[in-house]
Parts: sequence; structure tokens; C-alpha cells
Amino acid sequence: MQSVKQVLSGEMLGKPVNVRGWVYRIRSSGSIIFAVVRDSSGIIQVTIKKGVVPEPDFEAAASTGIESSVTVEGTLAEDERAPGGYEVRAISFAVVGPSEPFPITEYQSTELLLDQRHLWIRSREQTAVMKVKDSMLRGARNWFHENDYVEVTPPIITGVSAEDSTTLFQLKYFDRFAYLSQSAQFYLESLIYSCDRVWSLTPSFRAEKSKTPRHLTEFWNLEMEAAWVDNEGNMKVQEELVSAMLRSVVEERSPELRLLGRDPAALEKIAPPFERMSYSEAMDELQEKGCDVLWGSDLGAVEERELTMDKEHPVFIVNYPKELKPFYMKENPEDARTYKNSDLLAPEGYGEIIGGSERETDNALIIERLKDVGESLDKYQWYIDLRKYGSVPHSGFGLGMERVVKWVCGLEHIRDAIPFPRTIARVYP
RNA sequence: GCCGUCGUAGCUCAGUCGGUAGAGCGUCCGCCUGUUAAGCGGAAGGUCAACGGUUCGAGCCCGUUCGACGGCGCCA
Repeated sequence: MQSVKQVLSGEMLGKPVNVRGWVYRIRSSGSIIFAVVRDSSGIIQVTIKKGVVPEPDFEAAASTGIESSVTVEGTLAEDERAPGGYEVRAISFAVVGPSEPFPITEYQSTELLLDQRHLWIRSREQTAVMKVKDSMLRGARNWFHENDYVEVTPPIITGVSAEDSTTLFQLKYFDRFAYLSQSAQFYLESLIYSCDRVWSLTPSFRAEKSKTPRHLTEFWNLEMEAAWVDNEGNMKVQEELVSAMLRSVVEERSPELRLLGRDPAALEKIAPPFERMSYSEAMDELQEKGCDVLWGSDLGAVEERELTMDKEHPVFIVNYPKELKPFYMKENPEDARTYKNSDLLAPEGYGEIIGGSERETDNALIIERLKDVGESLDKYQWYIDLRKYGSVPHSGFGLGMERVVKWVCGLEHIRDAIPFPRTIARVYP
């Protein structure tokens, strides 16, 4: 048995080959049938001729449809009329699992593709995206391992949130309520005292009613937290990690990137250091460009696009006003209006992919800020505890995997960066 | 949450001025030994999203509801 990729390499030219997969296209000219067979590695044309294959095999091929699973035995031939330049000339053909008429045809609407997501993920584009994601995850895991980070497994069911409490998914937890995790940050912060540097990959849940091409209600959050690291060190980790992920993809998935219309060479050029721009500088630039923004207003989708549209590399925006960010960030000693934090924006208008900061170590400030936003201190008591026993300067960040995949694959919508997207309007299939 | 667009055959869509519901693809049947999401001939296939209203008459006009998509806000 050979994979389609092996067959297409041509090394078995003139020799017997065995291929198995799913019917991608099938056409008949009466006594000759052309079937294009797909497996996870590619597609290849198979010719089935009357009189060459046994009659039952020919009948089976003649009556089979798109997406039926098949096995083919034949000879590999070079033929310029075949897509890819090679074809398998069958001497036997068998249908393993017949297919009813496939619901996804040449004519597709967004709605159909989302309703038939369980079938659409068989498409070549979706397959390519999954493989790119696979390589990025492995690239990240390898980078963390090489740099002495411990991969940890924080809980998904939590009783406390790192963000605004209105965006939590609540669930019944025996005789009380609990929440689906929005972020592992507080748990990672607890773990640095023993592990020094930790990271985790967990699903994160946001009940925000965001209806945009950048939001999922369930996404894969890649988070890191490290002791003895300041905000600048935090950014260095981010740019090296992202670059390592890109190298992994370019190395392993260049054909997939090309299928998606991405140039691997452009991604390969991305390397540290990434450009750094302060929030204040970003505001100046936006005002020069004629955007209607004032110091203190948040960077929305339009502003992020404006700042990154012409860039080929990711860019850090650092030192945001405190009002725009959560309570746990460390005050910037050079400008008390701002925090020591950074957002990493992907180029070409793709926008924010990472948010990170140095963390506040002063419990008095943390308590003051929590009181200011009307939070009860009770549920944060364990978090406040962390600063009582050998507090240490530390930093961390969260990277939205699907946002990075969206950028790297050049996708129009984040839902195509995950096989079964969960959005405000969809939990099916 | 706000703004916008859409909902007609299995799929993608047309349907003019309000007057008996259309095409392509797919499916089924027939023909075809080099097709490239092939070609030719034939057939089947409809609660026009739902409800209400206007009208002699509504796919079309009005209202309500539901659903979907696109954009914004909020955020990774």
C-alpha cells in the first residue's frame, strides 16, 4: 500500500501500486472511468477500463459516487493528460464504503459549509490548515522544551476569572456554580514558584457576544508564565516562540501553505527582534493617518488594521493605559498612567495574536484595583496569597492559537482555524 | 448588544409591472475508450422560512417572528 504522495513522487513508475482513499472526482466515458482518489497526502487520477479490470470491479466503479472509500490496484504510468502528471491504471478496483450523494458540491454557501462542517473538514483547504496547526503546536512545544519550560495542566473548571465576570460560561457544579476557564494565568502564576517557567495549552472559553472574524467562544489558549522575567524579557520569549513556530511550519508544511495561497518564503523571513511601538506612539501615528482616536481610547479592529496593514512582521504595542487593561498588570515606573504590558499584532491587518504583561507584585495595589472595579476580595484570596510568600518579579502572556493560524494561513475567518468552531451562533455539529 | 444583507427544487441562484414556479449542477435512466468540477438525450424533484395583513389575485407589497451571513463594539 502506498500513499498518494509516494505514488506522485514517480519512483514506482511502471511498477504495481496499491492506493486506498476516497473518491474526489469521478467521470465516465462509457468504457473508461476516470476516478480521482484522495488520501490525506494528496490526490491522484485512476483510470478504470472495461475489459482490463474484472467486470464486477468495472460495475462497482461505474456506480460509485464522490467520497466513497475505495481500494485500487494497478500500474503507475506517466501521462500528461492526468492531473499531477501521473495516473494509476487499475487492474482491480473495489468500493469499501459506498457514499450517498455528497451534500457538498461545486456550489457552496457559507451556511451549508458550516452546517456540514463534519464533512467539509475533508476538504483539501481544511486539511492543510489542520496540518499547519499541527506543526505550529509542535514547534511551540519543542521551543518550550528546549528552553526549560515545564508544560503544566491547569484546570478547565474554575471558580474565578481573570477577566470580566460577564463573559464567563457558568455551569452547574453539584450544588453550586462553577465556570469554564477563560485563562490559565492565575494557575500558571501559582506554579512558577516551584517550576520557575511554565506553559500550558488549554481550551479557553469566552461568553462574549462577539460576532467577528476574530472571535470564537472556545479557543486554544497557549499561555506562559515565568519567574524573574520582566516585560522586555516577556516580549523576547514571545518573538522567539512565534518565530520558532513559523520555522516549524515552513519546514514541514510548505506545500500546504502554498495550497492556501501563502508564500512560505515570506513567513520564513520573520525573525526576532520584532518592532516595538508604545501605545502613545501608536496613537500619534493613528492621528497622523486621520483616525478619530484620543489617548486613552482602545485599539479596535480598524486601528489594529491601520497599524499593521503595511507591515510584513509582527509588531509589539507596549505600555497601554491602565484603564484599558486588567488589574493584575504591573505599573510602568516611567509613566504611571500605563502598565508594563504588550500586545503583539500580526502583520497585514490580522491584528492581535498575543496579550502579555509583567505582573503586579504589590498586594496593596492589587487589592486597591480590585476594590475600584467592585470585585469581592474573597474569590481572589488565593491569588493575593501568592504575593505573601516569596513574591517574585514575573511575566507571562496568552497566545490565541486560532488567531495565529488565521494569520499564518491567510484565512478570512477564524472559524476555519479550528475543525469545529464554537461561535455565538453555533454549537453544531 | 448595535447596524446591514439575505431566506424560492438536494446545492447555487433567477423570477421584470402583483396574474398558472424557472435554469445550471447533483440524483435516476440511456449513449459515449482520454476525461480534467467532461459531453449529449430524457425523467423525477416545490408548504417560495413561519405567521398575520392588504388585494379579485402575493414568491413579489406591509407587519411580526425565527434563522443565517456580513460589519462594529468587547476581547486571545
